[in-house]
Amino acid sequence: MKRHAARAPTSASPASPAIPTESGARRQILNAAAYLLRHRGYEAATTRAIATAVGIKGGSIYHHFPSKDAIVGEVVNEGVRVVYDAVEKALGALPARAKPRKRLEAAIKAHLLSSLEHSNYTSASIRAFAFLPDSVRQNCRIERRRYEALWAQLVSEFYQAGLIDRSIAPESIQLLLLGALNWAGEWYRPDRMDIDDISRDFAASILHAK
Amino acid sequence: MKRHAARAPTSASPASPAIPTESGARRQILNAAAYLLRHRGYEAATTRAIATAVGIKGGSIYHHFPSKDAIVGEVVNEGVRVVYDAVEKALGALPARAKPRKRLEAAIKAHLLSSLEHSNYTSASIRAFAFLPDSVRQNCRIERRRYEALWAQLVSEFYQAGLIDRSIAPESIQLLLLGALNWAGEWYRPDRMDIDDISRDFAASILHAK
DNA sequence: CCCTTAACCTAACAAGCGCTAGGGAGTGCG
DNA sequence: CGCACTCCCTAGCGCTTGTTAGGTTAAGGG
Repeated sequence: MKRHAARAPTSASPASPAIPTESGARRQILNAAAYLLRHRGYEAATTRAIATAVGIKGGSIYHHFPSKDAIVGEVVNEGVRVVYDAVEKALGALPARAKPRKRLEAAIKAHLLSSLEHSNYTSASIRAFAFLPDSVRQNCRIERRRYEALWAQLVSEFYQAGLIDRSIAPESIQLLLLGALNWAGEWYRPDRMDIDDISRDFAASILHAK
Repeated sequence: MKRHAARAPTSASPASPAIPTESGARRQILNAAAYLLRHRGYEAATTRAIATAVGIKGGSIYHHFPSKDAIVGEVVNEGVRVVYDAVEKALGALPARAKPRKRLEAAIKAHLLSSLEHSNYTSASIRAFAFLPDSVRQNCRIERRRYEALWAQLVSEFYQAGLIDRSIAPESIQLLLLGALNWAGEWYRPDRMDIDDISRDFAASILHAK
């Protein structure tokens, strides 16, 4: 029952770390927390469950983090950051003169992929957010607002392109769209659905290309 | 099985009970549980918190219910039933030849009113559902399927009326719509928004009346 | 008047929670 | 070597959870 060695065979992962002082164990703890938050919620993501998933004992968590909420806060924040980056990157990867419809489709797909397939962090911040302690929620308000602003910008493009009826408030479009996307975790089943199809349908539903 | 006023000065509640064998205390417990489930989630809705809200002590809950999950199960089931009835009633109240657009608007408004304003039961079954114990979730699957079928029926009307592009899958429309509606509890603030406006915008977004 | 019953209480149980104090093994450095 | 430091452990604190056993009160019917 040896355990030392900091068990990082993946020390060659990113040689250029965004956060250099981050040990492998820290990342593993965040990963486990994100998984539990996504699938079981805040209260079920206990410090002992997180520790067990990583292969350490409950108390050892506190060598890496000062509190449970610090872990949760970091997970939720990173979740928003990840989906922001995904959407921004997807939009940037499009040809400069891509049609608005394609841009919407790409943004939707990026959000869905991030929250359904790629990132437990993103799904955690969406699914578990509602009943998080207030302190944790406040902690990621700026990040969330930033993400909403990204979508507000996108929506305004469609209005300017005349693809949305001007009698409809832009806020409504954004609530409709982001609501549907954030709820996707409740019905999505990986083997029975195709994110490309869904993205195309969602985009086509919103944009009235006449 | 008589209801003789326990310590309930509200014994004059509804003289026409949908469930006649139901005492006032039972209903109060369900109300308190629905409120806590909606606003704080499953784990925070403790038996003691529910009891305190009703004005009794924690142990006394078990005179009325066999377990916490029995309470939660009843709340969630009733929540779905309530929103089903609300939507069905709203549709039925429309003139026989009401336009599809008006029908969608009415259904959306009924769902939003039920989940945002009228019923803690409905909002509880939407918001808290994700992380409920499996046993409780299974328990209301039929009810939920029934509600989804109601919307599937409605959506099919719009296709037949030619108001939705046939290249879009009906399932996608339903997921988009119900997702947005179910997510509404996360952004709605009673004093800053008008449900009529939102309903109109949502309906107009989906239906491409050319 | 007694007896039953509903409605509620108190007190406690085992289990689980977040968290901490204190210790021990390993590593790097002087 | 000794010292500091990292990483993890054990043991346990105080608290809360769902739940139960057993007792108390008051009302209603015979």
